[in-house]
Amino acid sequence: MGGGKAGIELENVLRTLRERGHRVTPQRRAILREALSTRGHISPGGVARAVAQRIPGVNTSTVYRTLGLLEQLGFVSHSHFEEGYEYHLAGRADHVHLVCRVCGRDQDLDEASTAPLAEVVEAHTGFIPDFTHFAVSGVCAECRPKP
Amino acid sequence: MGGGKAGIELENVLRTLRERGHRVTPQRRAILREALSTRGHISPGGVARAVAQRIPGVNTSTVYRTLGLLEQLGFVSHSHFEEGYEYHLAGRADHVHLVCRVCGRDQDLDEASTAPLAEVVEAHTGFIPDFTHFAVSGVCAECRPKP
DNA sequence: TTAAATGCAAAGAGTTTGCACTTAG
DNA sequence: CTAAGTGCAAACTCTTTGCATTTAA
Repeated sequence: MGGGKAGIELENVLRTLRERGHRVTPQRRAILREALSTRGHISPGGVARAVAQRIPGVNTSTVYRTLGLLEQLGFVSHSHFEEGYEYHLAGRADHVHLVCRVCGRDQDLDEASTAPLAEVVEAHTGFIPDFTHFAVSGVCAECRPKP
Repeated sequence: MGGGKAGIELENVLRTLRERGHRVTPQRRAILREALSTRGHISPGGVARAVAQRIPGVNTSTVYRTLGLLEQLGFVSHSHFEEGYEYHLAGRADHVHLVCRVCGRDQDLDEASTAPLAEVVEAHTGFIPDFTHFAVSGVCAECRPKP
């Protein structure tokens, strides 16, 4: 028991860190807390800002190093957007991000719609696509010209 | 007549520039030459380096400004990759870039395969996707585990 | 002639690195 | 105790901006 419903829980991460010879510092706890609690995605700078409110003085380089470590360990991943990249929980039903180039809104494409996309690409090319690593640009239903 | 088969030709671009009150400078010619001749995609830095061999001393800021202008005018577009963005000719059958996260190879997905993808997304969400603006990450046929 | 473009130098974001000091285990 | 982690300052890459000078038209 813990609280979270699925996926990655704080306890597991801490245990894994220790098992692999890494240390659990207050800074890492704070960064972790931020990364695990973020529902969507967050940039390294965003994490740094959020953490700073909790533990003033946490250095940017520590944030970058910790996020990198968490990614290596497979707890978080990053995705690319127009203005850089952001981290999100790994696994997490891996959303495809549909970003409207007109209004900027970011909507998720559900798993049911994503699967057929991957199948088409794979069938035609043998390439197994991961549509979650880069956002998908386009025009959303509201912004598209209406008849 | 000119030489190129389709799409954007130097003469047209120069004409459009002048028509809109822009000027045709040697620097712009060189940058343009580079942009139009690139078959694939090229970063601003890459353009700067290429141009420098032809006209030494062309400033980086000029390259950025010119590429920005060409994009505004619709002659080039940019796409995002793992390590930043690159410019390519606009239109140009708009390739989808499939980038292997193992070997790094970048293969193109043909129009025939792209169309159904867009249809699925549009049918499910009303969002009209442009799969060319961001690359698609994944594992290519050669790098995927074989049975 | 004159508005547009260039070069230059400086400024900014974002990210990384080396190293001495601190600290978790 | 001691190897791992942190803070700090510097360095780097990429990109933008302000301004004086140059130049296409």
